[in-house]
Amino acid sequence: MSDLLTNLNVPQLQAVTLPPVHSLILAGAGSGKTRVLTTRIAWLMSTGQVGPHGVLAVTFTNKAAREMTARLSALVPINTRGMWIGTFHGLCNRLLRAHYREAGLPQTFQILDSADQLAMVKRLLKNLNIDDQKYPPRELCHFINAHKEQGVRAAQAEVYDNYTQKRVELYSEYETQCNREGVVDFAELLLRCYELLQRNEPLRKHYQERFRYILVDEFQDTNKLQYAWLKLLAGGGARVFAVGDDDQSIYAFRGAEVGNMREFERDWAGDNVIRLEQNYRSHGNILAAANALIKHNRERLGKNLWTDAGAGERIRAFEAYSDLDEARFVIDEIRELVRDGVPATQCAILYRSNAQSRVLEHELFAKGVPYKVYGGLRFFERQEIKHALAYLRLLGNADDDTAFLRVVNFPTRGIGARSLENLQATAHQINSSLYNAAASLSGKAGQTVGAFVRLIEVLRQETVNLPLPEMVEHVIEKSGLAQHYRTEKEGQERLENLDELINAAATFVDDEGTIGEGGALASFLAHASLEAGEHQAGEGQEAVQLMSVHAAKGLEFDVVFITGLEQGLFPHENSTAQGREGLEEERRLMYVAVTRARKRLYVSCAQTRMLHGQTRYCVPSAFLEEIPENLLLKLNKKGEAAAAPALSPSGGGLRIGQTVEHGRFGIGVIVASEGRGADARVQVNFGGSGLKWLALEYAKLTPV
DNA sequence: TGGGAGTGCTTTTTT
DNA sequence: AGCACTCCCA
Repeated sequence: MSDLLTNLNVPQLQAVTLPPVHSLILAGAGSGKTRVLTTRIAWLMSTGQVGPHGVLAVTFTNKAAREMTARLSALVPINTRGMWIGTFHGLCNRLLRAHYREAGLPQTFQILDSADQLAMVKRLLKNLNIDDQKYPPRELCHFINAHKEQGVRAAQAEVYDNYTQKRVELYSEYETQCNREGVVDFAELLLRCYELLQRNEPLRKHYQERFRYILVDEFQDTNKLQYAWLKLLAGGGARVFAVGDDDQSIYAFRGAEVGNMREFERDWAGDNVIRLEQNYRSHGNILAAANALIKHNRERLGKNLWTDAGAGERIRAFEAYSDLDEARFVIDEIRELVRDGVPATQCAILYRSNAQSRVLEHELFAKGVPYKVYGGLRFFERQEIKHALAYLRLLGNADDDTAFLRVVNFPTRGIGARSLENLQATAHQINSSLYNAAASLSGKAGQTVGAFVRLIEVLRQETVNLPLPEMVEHVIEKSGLAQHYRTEKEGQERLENLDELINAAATFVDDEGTIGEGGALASFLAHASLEAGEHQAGEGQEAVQLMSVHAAKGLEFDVVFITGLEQGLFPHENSTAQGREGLEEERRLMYVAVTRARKRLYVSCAQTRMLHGQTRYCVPSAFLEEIPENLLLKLNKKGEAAAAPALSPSGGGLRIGQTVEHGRFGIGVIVASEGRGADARVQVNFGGSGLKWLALEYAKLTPV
């Protein structure tokens, strides 16, 4: 037990061994957050303060949950399998499966992923004859999710105009349809679970008494509903240990409320706030840059990272002529680093938006440098996998209309839009699922759809006693999916993925051992929805890592390149349009990016960049100026330190930053430009006269 | 049924 | 530019 605590620094030790109180751990980047969290659990258990049974540990991603479980098993000799360690969604799913009846759900309820949800909303709009231009499905999904994440049902939704009135009605229709089909979306998992606990006193008491210690990871990312859920569970005297970093809150755009941290501090943690400020990851200059940047944010709980690792190198800054030029610079540097012995996997290229990866990929490919892009299509989101899962879903729950529509005519069985319209009309009339309505259909449609229903029935009979992997295999084969992809030109990879699905089922059965409520199939399908699977592509061992800054959170690399540091891109214009809060979130994003680097950090920008098919002229990001000059090493074209501190000049006579005079507006500075030739326009800041866009062909601008 | 042309969108993303 | 989606025709 004592060696659990060795090698912890003072604040870490304090946090791990806190008495039974609510506490907030402000854990800076690279300060040993996960270590503290897992050691806390291990310490509580090994000192006999709680059994594995009494701990609830919540994370946001499956990866984080897995890591926590793995590290915990390494610390204490217990079986972590039965412990309640998981994601918010995973734990809610577990609870709802255990109490499906009380929650008003069928035993085999299925989980809609975002794509399923969108399909469902589109179908709903179609059935109700609603103009999807006026009510864009995506926007409606967001509307519904945002309400659920605030804990607001359609019945309680605030209506302030006709448009919202309609949207609330659609929200209500959507709820009805989900209930009819026996499916829940991601937000519903949480809300349904919350309502269940709130409504059902014996159940609530049971869990409140059971969980004595509740630990939350990445607390800054919790939304209102998640916070309410935590408070509800902790209402019976459990102690909450919340770990987070307000400076790394980068998910406000999807409902995360940093304010939860302050509220938690005020209402629960009180004086029990511990700051972990010693950073074990980055060299001094990198940390100094991060600290200097984040100081510009007003809304902070306050924290200053330090390290005893030494200053290290300065931050390399490079201003390229174009995005292509920037890509070349980055890739040349990487090639040199790799030549000098830096593992390619330790080099990461980060960008604000995924579209930026293309130029970089192009250049990497051209130079023959292996690379891996994160953020692509995930395994369980592939069409062939979703098709196979849809068949399986129908075996488990025939009322699942989303699954029904996905495969009723795939592979094609001559069931066209006409037949399906009839079917949907019939289903609507008799208020039943599409599957059940098929029997009431007459004519040709009745025959073809009837044949599909019989296919499902036969599949169900044939597989009812098969173990899960064989069931999956049987369905892939007998549904006609396998045959379809065998004849398709580029179906080979899809076939391999389908084989992989059979393997995934086998692994799932092995790992899971005892299968929860609802049987192996339902559990496997839930698993498929909740854990979309790691991006499969390119398991290259020696590959350069490419990802968005968001995707990089929680990771670290020896060498990091932050690219595209230009006004409008990073900080992104859509965010800065949202005022100070938007800009502050962008700055936190930059902070996350900077703190990913261990030894060397590059920051770069380009003067021109292709965006949406046209060249944009760019101004260097304000964030570059927020890094103290003395921490920067400005590079010239060859990647060596430039003689003069100035960034490289652009080609033409007029350039960004140039002071000009205009006959009417007077003296101004060029801040942006776009288009070329006769279309070329520049944006000039005339101070008191404001910002103006001027066409170069007409406006007389004289350099001053 | 399926392919080709036309249209519109485009920040970040986990579950 | 590039992609997803819709629509229309063979």
